[in-house]
Amino acid sequence: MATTPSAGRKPTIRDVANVAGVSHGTASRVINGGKWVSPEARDAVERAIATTGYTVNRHAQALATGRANSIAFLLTEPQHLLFADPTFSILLRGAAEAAAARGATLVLLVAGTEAERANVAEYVRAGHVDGVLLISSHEADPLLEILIGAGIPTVACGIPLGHRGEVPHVSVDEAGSARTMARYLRTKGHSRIAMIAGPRDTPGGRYRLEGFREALGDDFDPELVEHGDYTEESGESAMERILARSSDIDAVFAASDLMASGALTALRRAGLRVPQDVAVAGFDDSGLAERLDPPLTTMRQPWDQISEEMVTLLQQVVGGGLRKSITLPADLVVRASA
Amino acid sequence: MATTPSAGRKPTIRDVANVAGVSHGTASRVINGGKWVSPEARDAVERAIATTGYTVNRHAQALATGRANSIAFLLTEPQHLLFADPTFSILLRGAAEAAAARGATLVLLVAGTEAERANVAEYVRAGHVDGVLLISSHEADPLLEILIGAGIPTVACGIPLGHRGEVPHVSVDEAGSARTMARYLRTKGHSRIAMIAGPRDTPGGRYRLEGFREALGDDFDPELVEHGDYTEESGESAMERILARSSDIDAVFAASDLMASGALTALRRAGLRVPQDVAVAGFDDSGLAERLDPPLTTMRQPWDQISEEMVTLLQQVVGGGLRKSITLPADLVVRASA
DNA sequence: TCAGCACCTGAGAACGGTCACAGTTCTGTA
DNA sequence: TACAGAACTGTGACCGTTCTCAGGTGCTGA
Repeated sequence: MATTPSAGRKPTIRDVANVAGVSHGTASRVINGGKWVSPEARDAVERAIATTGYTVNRHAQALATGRANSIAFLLTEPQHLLFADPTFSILLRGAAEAAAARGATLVLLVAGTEAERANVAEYVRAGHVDGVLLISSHEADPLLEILIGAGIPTVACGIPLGHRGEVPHVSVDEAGSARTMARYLRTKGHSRIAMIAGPRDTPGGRYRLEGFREALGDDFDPELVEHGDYTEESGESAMERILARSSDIDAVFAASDLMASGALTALRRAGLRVPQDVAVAGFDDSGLAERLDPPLTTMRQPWDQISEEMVTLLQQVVGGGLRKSITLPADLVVRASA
Repeated sequence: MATTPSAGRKPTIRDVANVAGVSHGTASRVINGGKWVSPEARDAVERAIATTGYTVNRHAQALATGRANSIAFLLTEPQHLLFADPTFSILLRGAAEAAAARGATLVLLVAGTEAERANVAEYVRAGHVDGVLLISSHEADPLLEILIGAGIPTVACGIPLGHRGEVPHVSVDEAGSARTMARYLRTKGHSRIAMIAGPRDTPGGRYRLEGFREALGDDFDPELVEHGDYTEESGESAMERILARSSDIDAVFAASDLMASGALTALRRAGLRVPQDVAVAGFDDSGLAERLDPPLTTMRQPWDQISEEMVTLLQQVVGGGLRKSITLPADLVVRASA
């Protein structure tokens, strides 16, 4: 006779099997959608699952299969960037939802300090997660070396400088997007276009500037380029340095909305009107853009798609599938600032 | 003879035991810092751990102990709030670090849509995490009912309206902080002080207004109160509504920095100077405050302490300890705006 | 001399899944 | 009629821990 599904404990697969009148092996096959199970058995097990309220124990499952069914969202940026940049929250939320939709769990790992880096390395190396979404933009991130060395399935957000070919990544078409914006500014009649670029050791800092230079061709003037670190403050001071050198600019392209916001502040202080005296364009469309005064013309990164593709790609890499990289287009969003 | 620690596989506790020349039981005792193990055995095991590079398999551990050693950071706010409000990122990061420091894993759960809510409920109920940090401010959050009903260890961020006594929480002293700010504005000579309060169904919306009213006493004028939803836009429109009714105000206290920022915009548009014509104060000190023009006088929430205490408290609840709540003080930060 | 105790140890059974394998029935074909 | 193979099912080993329990020491005190 089938034993009763036992008192207080959470129901196990054996309880389900007992209720359904089959073996736990068959129950497992039903649960995993396996072939070679009769319709009757399937029905009985499914009913038993419903009546017992069974849910799989992921730890037991992970132990048996050797797969954790969870992925890490690994942040290696210094503290102040996460605070200031809405970009990270958007990506994080998107990744959490994409992971959840695939039945995977997203764990958040922060490696700001040296000690945290060591902890994270050990955690990941121990196989507690199946793979890692690396949210790091700087070249030669020591953690990336560790991940590669340990053979951890990794997908980077943005082109990982220095490891371009080795690590699959999902990225916006940096150079192409910058060309699009530069051309747009030119068609609007601007000719003295400055650029507030990102840090030289980040893909955004490097390739957006490259695209900008290409689109401007002979009109490109290195005097009109300054680098920031994507923060508002850095955009403000970069703008000031540019204005100090050349007062004849008629447009600025910033490599992030946050830096564009800083530029707006600097221009206002200099008594210049936007867009009448100087047009301003940003990059990201992170939500800040439309709230600025004037609302910012910018390149919209396809955030949802990026996080979605990162999770998909990571699952492919984890599953041993092909290791490709994905480049997504950004859209020009025209608002009042340029 | 002890078997060799085997080829490709990751070392297990039995490998460690073999290398150390003890049983896996003894190895387990050493690892868990248990009593009743001889110094020699301890040494041998510790050396063996070092040479084999052993790390515990958390899934096996979780299966054996029935404890997941991980906690959830559960977001139930609608999408746009997470994007706009830096508060969440700060809390999240703090919680991740606090959890990591205690050897626990933080998983991010997002319950924005109805479908996600169901998934999250099932996930949590299945015992995949030991407990939940609930980041939700609105009254009668359906998820909170579920958590309480299922007996899931839960710690709320902010006073959970409607369940104040039932759910342990970590919160800033809402009313007291508001009193502090209101008194400060009065000592600066302001007498017609408006308030942009938060939503009525959030603790910040309710108790900050309460403290404000208490501090003002007979001078409190309900005409000067408007409610927003903590976003910048809502602060801007609330400010406009107040100005439309009463043009004689000389100060505004907003229940969030974001709303204060919106108020700044509305005041500027109305041709009023800050702080000369109208003083403006915020709440949170979320990083935005010091970047505003003029920099914002605000109440600083002790973010690091809040996330730290939430994790500590949750671990106590999980461990069956006492279920207290914690109220932390906020500090007045004086900048140029008031 | 030996019971009693404190200290230490190893064997082996859980924990809740998956999976390989062997066994049973059923169908179709020589 | 025999038999191959497909379709289905149950058994039991295994994943890597923890934890209980039954000892084995060596020391103390009667």
